[in-house]
Order: sequence, then C-alpha cells, then structure tokens
Amino acid sequence: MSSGADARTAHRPSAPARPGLRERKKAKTRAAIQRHALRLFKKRGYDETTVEDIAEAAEVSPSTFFRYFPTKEDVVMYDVFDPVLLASLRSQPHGLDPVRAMRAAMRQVFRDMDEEDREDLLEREALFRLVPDLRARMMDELLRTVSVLARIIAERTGRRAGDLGVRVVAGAIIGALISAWLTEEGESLGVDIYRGMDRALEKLESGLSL
Amino acid sequence: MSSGADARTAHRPSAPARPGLRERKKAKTRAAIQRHALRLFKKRGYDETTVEDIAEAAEVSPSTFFRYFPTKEDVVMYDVFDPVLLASLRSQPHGLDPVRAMRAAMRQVFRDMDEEDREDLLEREALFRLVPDLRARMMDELLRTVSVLARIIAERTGRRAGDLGVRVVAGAIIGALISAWLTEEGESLGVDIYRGMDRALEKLESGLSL
DNA sequence: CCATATATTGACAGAGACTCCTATTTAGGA
DNA sequence: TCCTAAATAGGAGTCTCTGTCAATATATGG
Repeated sequence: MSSGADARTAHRPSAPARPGLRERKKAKTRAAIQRHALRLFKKRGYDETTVEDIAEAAEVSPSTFFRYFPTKEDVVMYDVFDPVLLASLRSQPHGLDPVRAMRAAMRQVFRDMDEEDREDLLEREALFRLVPDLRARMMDELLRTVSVLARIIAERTGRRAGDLGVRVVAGAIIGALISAWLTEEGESLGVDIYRGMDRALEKLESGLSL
Repeated sequence: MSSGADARTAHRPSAPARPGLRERKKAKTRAAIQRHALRLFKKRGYDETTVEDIAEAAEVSPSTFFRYFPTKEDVVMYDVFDPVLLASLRSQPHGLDPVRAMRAAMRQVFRDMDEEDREDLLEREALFRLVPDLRARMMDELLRTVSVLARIIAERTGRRAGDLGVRVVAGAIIGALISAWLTEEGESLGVDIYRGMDRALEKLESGLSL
C-alpha cells in the first residue's frame, strides 16, 4: 500500500481532465477486444472466428464483448476515418467546387495519416472486400455518408441540404469513389487505393464525357 | 384415378414446352412462400416474422423454405427489375451517351411495367428503406450493378470495362440514383420514385455544376 | 405396368449470434 | 470505512441457418 509508485502517481500535477480509472480501463478493454478480433479475423477468417474466441483472446466474457460492440460486425465497422475526412472537407476554401474540395480533403487526410492508421485501414478494407456481410454493412454506412456529404456541400454552396442538385453531386462523388474501390478481380488495391480514388474524382471534375 | 379431369388434362394439345408438373409445382411453391412472406413482413414487421411463421403460412416445412431461398433476406431480394432495366439499356441507340441512355431505359421500363409489378416494387422498396439488414443487402447488390453497368457502357462506347473513366460514369449514375432514393426523413417516395430518379439523371446530364 | 434413378420433403440435431436476467465484483464518493 | 452505481461473468433461452437422415414422389426405361 505504500510504495514508490504511490508517491509518483500522487504527485502527478493535475493531468488535464484525466478520464479516471474506470474510463481508462474501458478504453483499454475496447481496444483489446478490437485488436484481438482483427488479428483473429486475419488469421482464421471472419466467419471462422466466433465471438467466444474473441472474448477468450481478449480475456473477457462473451457478454462483455456485446457490452462494448452491439454486434460482431461493429468490431470491424468502427471508423475514425470518415469524420476526419468530412471535417477536412468542411475546412477547405469555399471557392473550390464540391468535387475539387473533396479531392483536396482526401489528399490532406491521406497525407497526414500515420503508418499504423494506414495499415489498419488497409486491413479493414480487405475484410470489407472479402466478407459479404461486412461489405453490405459498409455500403449501408456509405448511405449515411451521402447524407452528411450533402449537408456539407449545402453549407459550402449556400443551398438547402434537401436540394436535389446537392444530393446528386454527393451521390455522384460517393459513386465515383466506390467505382474506384471496385476492382475487376477482387484483388486488393494496396496503398494505391488513394491514387485510384483521386483519379476517379479527377474524372468527375472534367465532366462525365467519355 | 379415372375422372373427367384426367381426360381434360390428357387432351391438352401440346402446351409449347410445358415445364412439366414438377417444375410447375416448384414455381407455385416458390411464389406462395414469397407472397406469404411479404404479407407477413408488411403486417408484423421483418424481424418479428420468423422463418417458421412463413413456412407455416405457406404450408411447407422450414427446411423446404431454405431449399427455395438460401436465406430469409433472399425472399425479399429476388429482383426481376434489374435485369430488365439493363437489357433495355443495352437496346438503346448507341448514339446516346451513357447517362441519357440510362434515362431512356428507365423511362421505357417504368412505362411498360404493369400495375402489379409496380406495387410489388413499392412494397419491397419500403422494406429496403425500413429494415437495416435488407437495406445493406440491397446496397451490396448495387455494387454488382455498378460492375454490370460498367460492362454495358464499355460495350456501348467501345472501351474496356476496366477503364477507369467507364467505371466512374457507372458509379456516378448509381450514386445519383441512390441520392434520389435517399429522402430526408425516411418518408416513402411512393409513385414519384421514378420522377425523382429521372430528375437526378437529368442533373447528371447537365454536369455537376451547382 | 413395373423397377430404378433422381428430387423433394420433413424431422431432427446442432452451431453460433444475440438477448435477458441475476449474482458478484469493482470504482468512486461520503 | 461503508455505500452506491457501474461493470462484469455466467447461464438460460431465441432465432437463423446448416447439415444429415429416411420417407415419399416423380420421371424414365424396360
């Protein structure tokens, strides 16, 4: 009960709004579950990995797993990328038209991403491509993304978010990005995933003429 | 074993390539399952209707249900609309650019559809909008549609289906259609679903300027 | 009309995702 | 130290979906 460690932690000079032990433990548990899940999915496949396997690897009970993630899918779905991208889009100069602004935002986000996040992204991208349930779920999330994108474009151009023109632009952008993701033979894009999306938006910029 | 009915059926003068009793029975069973399923989904909700409920209503065993439809989702998914639309697209004059050709194809298909099919379409559309699993599954099907669409556009314009420009056009078309389907408040579009999609493609025709 | 090959069917047994409930443990505060 | 609220483990149970099995129905050849 009385050790050097005690003194050290006691003297910590007001860590700015430290979340408290309970919160820290929760964050650690969540991260552990997610990490072990992705590791097992990669190693043995998604369908071949049960929630029980993940729970055991992360040293929690199955019920605890479901406390942190509503479904098995959600372990993969959780995405830090989307909100960052959309925030970046919001911060682009309003002079740019929507497609160009999106291109700039993507360029910025990909550039600023550290190596670990990049790997995570590719890892999850491979799962999305491979596992039908996850792919379907991702597509459904993209539906929400179209709505958010429309709202941002509306802000930037001073129109209503419900405006059909605004919605069509948002839909076309997402559609173009999907089409870049969609390779012929299911082979993974690797790091060039960004390059393909950039070129797709470039095509969109210069109109849809063939 | 010997009745008037026997004589009648025996004398039927060579129905052209009549599928045989077995086939006809299968088609009837399939239709019955699907009809009762949609009826129950509408009445009690998708999740609240079990496969067993459907099987009992259609007077088959649960195992028979799964023989006809791989999953519960597939009862709703089966779509006669897509192939018809794509066939129509293929038959449009090659002078039209892809977006205009798609518009023409949709106009033709919606015009030629009979009332019953139209109702079925709206019925299923409502389910897609409402039930997350089905919506996600539909979006995943749309992914395949983008590929097929790209292939058709490639044929019409004499390019490779893998060409990024072709894929982007296909993606943008589907994206625009999705954005029209995506209403603000989850309210159903009703019969105007066609009108919204037509206007969305019209916007796409005139470029993406806002 | 009969015999054999093939298909369809229903019953049953599980696996696995997920829910609900309860007893126990733990963190944070009085 | 004690109390309360939250987190957890564990168990029972539901539902979808996958198999296997034997019984039945159908198509076809003799």
